[in-house]
Amino acid sequence: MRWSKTLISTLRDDPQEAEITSHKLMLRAGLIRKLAGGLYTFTPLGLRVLHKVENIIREEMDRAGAQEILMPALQPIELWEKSGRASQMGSSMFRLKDRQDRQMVLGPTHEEVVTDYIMHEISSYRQLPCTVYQIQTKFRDEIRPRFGLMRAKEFIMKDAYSFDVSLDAADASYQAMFDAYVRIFDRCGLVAKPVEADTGNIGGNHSHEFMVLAPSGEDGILACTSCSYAANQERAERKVSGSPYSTKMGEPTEVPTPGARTVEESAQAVGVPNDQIVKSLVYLADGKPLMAIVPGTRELNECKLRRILGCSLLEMADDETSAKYAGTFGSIGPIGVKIPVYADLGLKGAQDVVVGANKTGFHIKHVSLEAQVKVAEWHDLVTVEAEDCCPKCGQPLAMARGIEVGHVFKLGTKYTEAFDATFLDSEKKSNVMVMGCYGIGVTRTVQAVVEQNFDKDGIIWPASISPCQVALLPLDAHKDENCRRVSEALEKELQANGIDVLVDDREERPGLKFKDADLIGFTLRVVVGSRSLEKGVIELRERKSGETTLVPVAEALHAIKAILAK
RNA sequence: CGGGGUGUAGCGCAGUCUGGUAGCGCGUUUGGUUCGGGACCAAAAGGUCAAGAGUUCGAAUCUCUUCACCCCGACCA
Repeated sequence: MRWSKTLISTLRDDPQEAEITSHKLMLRAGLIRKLAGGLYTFTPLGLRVLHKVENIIREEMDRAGAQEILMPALQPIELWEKSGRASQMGSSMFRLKDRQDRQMVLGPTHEEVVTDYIMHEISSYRQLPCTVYQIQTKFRDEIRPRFGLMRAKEFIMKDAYSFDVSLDAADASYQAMFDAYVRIFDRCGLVAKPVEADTGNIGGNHSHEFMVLAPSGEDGILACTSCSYAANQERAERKVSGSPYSTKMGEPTEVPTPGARTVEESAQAVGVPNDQIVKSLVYLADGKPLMAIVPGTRELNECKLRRILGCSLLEMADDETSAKYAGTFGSIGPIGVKIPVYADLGLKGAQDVVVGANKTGFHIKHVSLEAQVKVAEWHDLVTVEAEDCCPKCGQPLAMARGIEVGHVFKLGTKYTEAFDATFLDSEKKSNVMVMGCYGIGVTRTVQAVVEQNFDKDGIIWPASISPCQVALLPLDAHKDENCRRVSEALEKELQANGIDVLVDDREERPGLKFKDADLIGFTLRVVVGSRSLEKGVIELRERKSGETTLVPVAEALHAIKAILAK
């Protein structure tokens, strides 16, 4: 590959549109170019990286026994109505109509399509287990695309789906994918931490996300400082021991709190610290009303509540609906309400708290929850924060940010039941297949590698996915015959040995070539200059360590191979 | 969808407050001198100043509308 014949252009300045380092570097190094918000072109160099990641994924999927297929991105809406996700994912799906006026969608994921495919192919337990995968463009009408490839409207995903005869068998398929993911991210030079995760609108009851730790990550991760527990903040649980609330009691007393809407305002009006207020929230779970109460300084975690309730749609009630069940829309509280009250464990045993009086402009202080509130169920309901206690070992949890590069789910029979995807077992009985699904954001993974591997000079690619393993820089080729000859011979030698090499054959000054090579981040830079050739050597420089070695021309190939094998 | 910010040459920016017909750096083209960490000199190409409407003798600049992009939020009594 010759630089002068390849579309490569680097930028000296940070593009104004980019905020995080990896996005800036991808643009500056000329790996991607923006078409519009959330839409990017991969340049020849960027595409090489993408292909290398894809190939690693293919190798590991194949090794894990999965078979590659390719499904349509364009899909009839009927499939989505069948699974019930047409309305659930509705707003994030791109919809369009064909000339027959048929409603179509651009696939944001493929559980429906793959279930339809597999149910027609598989009818016997003898054909199971079966895992298929594809690497394909997905479309999602994101609320807010951002950070370049991190959250785009169109992106490349590897999605795999497993089908099994039973839950136990499905566990094995899940584990095989989990193990493959560990290998994939490792081979891409990424440190990706598996954490327990919420299943969102994909469904199922058990999942892990693979997180790349980075301050720019969009997800919060809670990890135990002592044991191996780690979970997405959406999912994370905490151990609660003892009540932080005073046991001193006065008589329950109504206090005027005019206009107080927030915890802070209420606490101030009553004259107590924020954490003595009990926050009361009215929700509709698939239309059924309930009240959730949590400590005033904590946030209710809707993901957790939804999981506890087992509902598909959970929404906070508007003022009018709250008033219908609590008698008022300000100052609501759990005393005497006719709807079930779900209380956070942090309130258990609370003896002296403040709640809304269900009377506009009033709160009640010195309330004993145990005595005065009929709690339907106690659960861990709040969003876990750093310093909360690990649910497994009780030690403090620490908080970090993460980029989700992969997600594995045990789906159970959510889709196979909806589609009636069955097989005959050895006793000629019909059973519903048990499913799992497994995604890797391929384009996001590329950028996550950059986010984790850079320095002040640019990107530092791991050898496994560097756009080219070697950047060969002849410094004086246009005027030094010997330099050109050595360089061309080495280029051929490398190619013959399966090492991909980019030759910077531009008539540019050395400094500029060095800067560009560092910015793009080729794993190994090989310099052929007349100065060192006079001594019969060429220079090898590792991008990551900056370590430079001079080797005789004849030994160059051997030395390059040794460095790349590291 | 709400809030904030930004739109001027391929990229990064100044000029806008105080209206007078567009500039700097990088990049590009040509010539020359250079040549181991983003060289220098000279010449040149490249812009309906996001779009539309208005005010004005005159608008990048003032007013209104629209659009695009970026950031924050979209849930807390």
